[in-house]
Amino acid sequence: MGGSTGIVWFRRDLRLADHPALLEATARHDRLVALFVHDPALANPSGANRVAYLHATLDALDADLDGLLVERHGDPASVVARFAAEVEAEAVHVTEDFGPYGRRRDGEVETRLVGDGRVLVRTGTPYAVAPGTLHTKGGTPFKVFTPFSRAWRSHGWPSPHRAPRSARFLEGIEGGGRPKTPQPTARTGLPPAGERAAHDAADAFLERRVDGYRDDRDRPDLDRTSRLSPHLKYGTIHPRQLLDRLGDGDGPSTFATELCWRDFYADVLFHWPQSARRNFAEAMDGLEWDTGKRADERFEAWTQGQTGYPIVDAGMRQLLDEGWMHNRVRMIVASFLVKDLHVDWRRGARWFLDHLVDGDLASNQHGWQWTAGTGTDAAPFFRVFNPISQGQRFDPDGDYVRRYVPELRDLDGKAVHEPWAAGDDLFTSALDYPERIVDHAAEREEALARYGRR
DNA sequence: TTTTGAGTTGTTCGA
DNA sequence: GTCGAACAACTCAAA
Repeated sequence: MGGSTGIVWFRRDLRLADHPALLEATARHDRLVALFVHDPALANPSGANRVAYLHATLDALDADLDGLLVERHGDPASVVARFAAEVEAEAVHVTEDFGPYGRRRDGEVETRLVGDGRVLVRTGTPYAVAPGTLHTKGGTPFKVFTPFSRAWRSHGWPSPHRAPRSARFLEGIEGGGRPKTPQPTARTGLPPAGERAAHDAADAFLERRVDGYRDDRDRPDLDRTSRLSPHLKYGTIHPRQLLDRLGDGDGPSTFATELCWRDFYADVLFHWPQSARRNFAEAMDGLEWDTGKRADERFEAWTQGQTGYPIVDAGMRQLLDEGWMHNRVRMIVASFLVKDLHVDWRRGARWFLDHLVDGDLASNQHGWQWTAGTGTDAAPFFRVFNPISQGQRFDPDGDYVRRYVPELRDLDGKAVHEPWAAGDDLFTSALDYPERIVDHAAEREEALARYGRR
């Protein structure tokens, strides 16, 4: 068999359109092999929603490849090298991974490949602007979002590339390496997966919701967010495919800013990989967190949506039900865990990663650090979310709370945000609803005192 | 080098 | 009901 064979190793780029690494591989080789490696190091068993969603996405990619996606299981350093030898590939093509684990893993894979006389070719990035690209005028990485966003917008990004027309994938290679699909904890099922679903979601958002996005995105009772986060997580759509279609106006501009936040946090994590686990602001290392039995019980109540604060419980139950939570509510529940329950942000961040289908290390950890005041934001420490006023402001009719907290279904309108203020005889179902586990006003003062002391 | 303006997403209080 | 000020001090980015 003449000509050369190249492997396209898919990771967080599970699409065929606008895929620079696939285009590069197509241009360089006569035959391609599409590979996905299930890495045991990434298969956190409690991340069942994410893994199940990944498997659904792989099913869609495999269908788009006419069943020619090859799945293997094991440590990528040995699996990829062995596979390359098996199919006698010249090169392995990937989209560059900028995460702390991915960089280390790819370095090891590259070492093995090079030892065998092959190459690892990195083309493209999951971001509009690759991490490590933008710098201040002083040549240092950005630590503040707004200047980063100015540089990001003026840097720009390439137009989307077309899908390759001539890619030929090899048939008859043994696959079957997929581990058992875990049972999702999400009772309502997972969002639609795959490249076509991504474009359907993008169409629906860009045609109907983006113009009102600036004002409506904070309303968890309405379905007005993009719903694109799981697709961006797995690369079934690339951000430049979205940016390319954005028109003018406040809504599109606000959405572009959200995509910029994604790039910013990836850039921060690229330059400070330890910030996934440690406070970005070391000055906050002295902050006191609650531990022990009482903190464990409160954390448990938070995870199960049993805190007695309706907007918090609705959000946490939405996470359990759907593997997804509206972003406004993510901030509210995060603030509650950190500022009202005084539990370390890392425990909350871990719970989110274990349950979100869109759980992304950079955005998740830095979003939590923003809430905790330990991150890149200037974080005035008196910024403590009030779960009642946030609920009244962003869920003004109470529809969001009633959707996820059925015990409160008999309370009308925004009264649902303060069930303790309703008369006992006005409803009976709410008797099943828990008492508030803490007093917000008191815990707010406690949080302020701790931030003042650290 | 020094200076200056600015920093996603809030709450509370008092007028 | 609405509205503006106060809530600290610090670090970053650029001039």
